Amino acid sequence: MVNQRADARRNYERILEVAEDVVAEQGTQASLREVARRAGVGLGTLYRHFPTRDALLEALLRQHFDDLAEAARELSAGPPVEALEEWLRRFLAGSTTYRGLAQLLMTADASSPLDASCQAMREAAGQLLARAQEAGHVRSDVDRTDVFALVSALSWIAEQAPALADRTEHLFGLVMTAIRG
Amino acid sequence: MVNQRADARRNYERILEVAEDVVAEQGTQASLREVARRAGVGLGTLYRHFPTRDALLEALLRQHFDDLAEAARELSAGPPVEALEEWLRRFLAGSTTYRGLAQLLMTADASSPLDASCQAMREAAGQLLARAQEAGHVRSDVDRTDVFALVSALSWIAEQAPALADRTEHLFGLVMTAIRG
DNA sequence: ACCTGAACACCGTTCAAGT
DNA sequence: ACCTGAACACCGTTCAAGT
Repeated sequence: MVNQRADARRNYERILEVAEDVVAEQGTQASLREVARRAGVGLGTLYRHFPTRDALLEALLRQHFDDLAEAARELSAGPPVEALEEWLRRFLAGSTTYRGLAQLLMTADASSPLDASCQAMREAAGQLLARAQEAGHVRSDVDRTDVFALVSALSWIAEQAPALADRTEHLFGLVMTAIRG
Repeated sequence: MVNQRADARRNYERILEVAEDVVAEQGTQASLREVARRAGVGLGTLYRHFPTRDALLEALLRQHFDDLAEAARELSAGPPVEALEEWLRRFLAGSTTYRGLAQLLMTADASSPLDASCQAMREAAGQLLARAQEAGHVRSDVDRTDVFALVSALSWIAEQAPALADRTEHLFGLVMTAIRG
């Protein structure tokens, strides 16, 4: 990692930059061939640096997950339910920015670098949920997985049709109501 | 339609039969090439009978949608909220049987034969919702689109991970709570 | 060490050629 | 009238050959 050739490092950075753009345009299912093409790099070079799509996305989203984990810790100073709601709102915003991300996170198992990369975030969010539950403001029969699933589902809905994207805030309110009991 | 050649009619039926199997195995995104292959028919023949994937799926699901529409009419004789809940449960069951169907219905616009094919069903379900609202048992600020979106989202969740599929019933309960207010 | 791109095995879709 | 399958334009992934 430290003593790699200068051209290798340049290629790595270049691929990430281009991937950022392409994912912003086409979502997380964007063509890796196109990423290599736009980066002016051979297809094999892309695979050498990022053996799987998830590895590339993990490098792309690492900072995003860390930011969300940090946000959860900061919010934990405030009122329990409001903190949870605000955090979920930010998580949702991120999921809709990176089209298809909700699905990836939902299907990511231990073999995916994405899974490892967002564990700290999941943990921190879990604390927010637990605190809201202890305060008696959130049903005790919902767990972390339920909450992530529901909010991810909202992101999925918004991705399906622009008409539904307009109602995301409304649907988010319904889900919060459901969680509160 | 009536006076088509016997071989054409046989091919049409054969493709539908095979598609049923392949969709059951691989979901609505199954390879059309494989359908043609298994049906022992040229790829062009498949496209001649079903110009788009949606056209094939529409032929496959027409009966299913009609059944759901009929079920809605029958249930409308019973108690409003229970009727709505029971119907949504059946809709959800269908969406999880045909993997990927929830997404197709969500994205289907007027150009898709799937859209036309399930309009009667949507209409009948809308009546159930309206009745439950008139009875004051469902929030007045949710509409048909919201309800379909939320229940389709549950189907999406179940498709993502087997672990989550087990919790579908629980999540369905949460959504019903949200809708009741 | 690292990069390249051809090669392979798949898609969906179209259409000229056959019967 | 209908059927066939090659052709085209795409994928993801691997790997021999180059520097």
